Amino acid sequence: MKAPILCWIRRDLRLADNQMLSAAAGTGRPVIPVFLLDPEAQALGAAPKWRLGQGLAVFADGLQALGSRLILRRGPAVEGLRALIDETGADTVWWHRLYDGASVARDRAVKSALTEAGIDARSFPGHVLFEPWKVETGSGGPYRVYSPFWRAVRGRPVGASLRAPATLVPPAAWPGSDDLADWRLGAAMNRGAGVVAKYARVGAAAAQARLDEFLHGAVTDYARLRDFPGAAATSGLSENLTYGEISPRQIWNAGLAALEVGAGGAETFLKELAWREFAYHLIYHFPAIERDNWRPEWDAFPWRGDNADAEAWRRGRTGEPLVDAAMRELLVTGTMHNRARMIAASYLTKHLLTHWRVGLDWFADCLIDWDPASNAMGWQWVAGSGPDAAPYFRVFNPATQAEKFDKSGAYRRNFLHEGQSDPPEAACDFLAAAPRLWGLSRGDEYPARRIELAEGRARALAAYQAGKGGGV
DNA sequence: TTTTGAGTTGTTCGA
DNA sequence: GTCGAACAACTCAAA
Repeated sequence: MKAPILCWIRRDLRLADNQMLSAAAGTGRPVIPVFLLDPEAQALGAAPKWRLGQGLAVFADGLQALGSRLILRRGPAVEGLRALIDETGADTVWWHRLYDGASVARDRAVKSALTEAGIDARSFPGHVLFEPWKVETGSGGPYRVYSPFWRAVRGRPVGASLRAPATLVPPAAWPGSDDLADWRLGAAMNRGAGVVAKYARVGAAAAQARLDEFLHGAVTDYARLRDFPGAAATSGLSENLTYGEISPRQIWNAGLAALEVGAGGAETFLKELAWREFAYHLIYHFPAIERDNWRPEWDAFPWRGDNADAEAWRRGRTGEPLVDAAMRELLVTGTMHNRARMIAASYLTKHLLTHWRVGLDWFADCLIDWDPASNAMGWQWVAGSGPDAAPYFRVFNPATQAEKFDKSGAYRRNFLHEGQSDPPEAACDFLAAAPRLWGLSRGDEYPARRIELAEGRARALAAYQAGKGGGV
């Protein structure tokens, strides 16, 4: 029998439009899909890690339907892959490329170690539409501004999406595998995984259903309504994109088709997907964007580290209803509406003068759609320290934003139980989760504002003004 | 090389 | 209530 191919699964939990699996199936050789719980995966935040476990379970079922399996191993990637090579006689290890600093470093080390050992170690594209090194400005080099990036990529061909392989040839003998349940990937979800689980839609089939529903419905009004947190106007696909339960190419092609038949909002939708591309473009070319100010002149800015205000922010108890609703949405559902993210982030970094990294870390712990590229770009954009960032004087006023984008109060009521005799389900879910985390109880009064909005705004602007003398 | 136009998402104030 | 200007300059990308 021919030597098997190890398909190293990472953020690509899908069978359709999976370039690695299709290539492997095309060889006719045995295929061994393997997921490694390596230090990088161990380092995931509570919610992303829990969500990973959900995704792995569904993906393993899908593989089984093709006569295959998902092998689970624990430990550093090089060791884990070497062990499997020894056990199975595999001479080939394939994977899909990732682009954040930690992944790039790990994959380089894996590639050189395996290549040195005579293994065919090869990576495939697929997690993004456009390889970051293939998008260059006229003078060469990466884009630092979104709009020209968008103009550069919008017309580029991405190729047709691939069908799922009909079958995957199993190896003569399957290597041993851990039991997913033993990994306890949800162990850190002390806020209650059951709460978030109600809102998650896991797996490739769910992702495809989401896409179809969106393109047959909400896409029409997407450009108009996507800014309203209370409207069900977005696709919700970020959760699935994160673990590759759907590929950006599947979404792009479907979006292009919708655009062709004149679906309003399709262009705006594609532009949002291009924002994700831009984030990956940035994190590949500037990996320090995850931890350091992208504009070093911001290093002198007097941001506060973690503090009591930030803790109130995390708990959804700042006394600012729209911000608190957003933070509770995050805790309960594992996601947050895009506009709410901007408002919550602006409030933390400007009104509360707290470093964007404090917020970035909390999002990384709570978001089931957590993505290293988008999270870093988003936080630095709001804070003002990032590429193509908001100007410093752009301070979101949560009250004004509420008036504009949640006029009816539906979004706030959905997540804030206080003052409601019969709160909606999501608000009750917060009540179920918060006591476990923080000892809060139903009877606790809604907190007073930590800072008046005008005062917070003035304080932020003054800090930025003062900082300018120091280089900002 | 120099120039030019443009740059996701806001708020406030005063006319 | 509505509207335009100010908020600050600077960097980026392309001509």
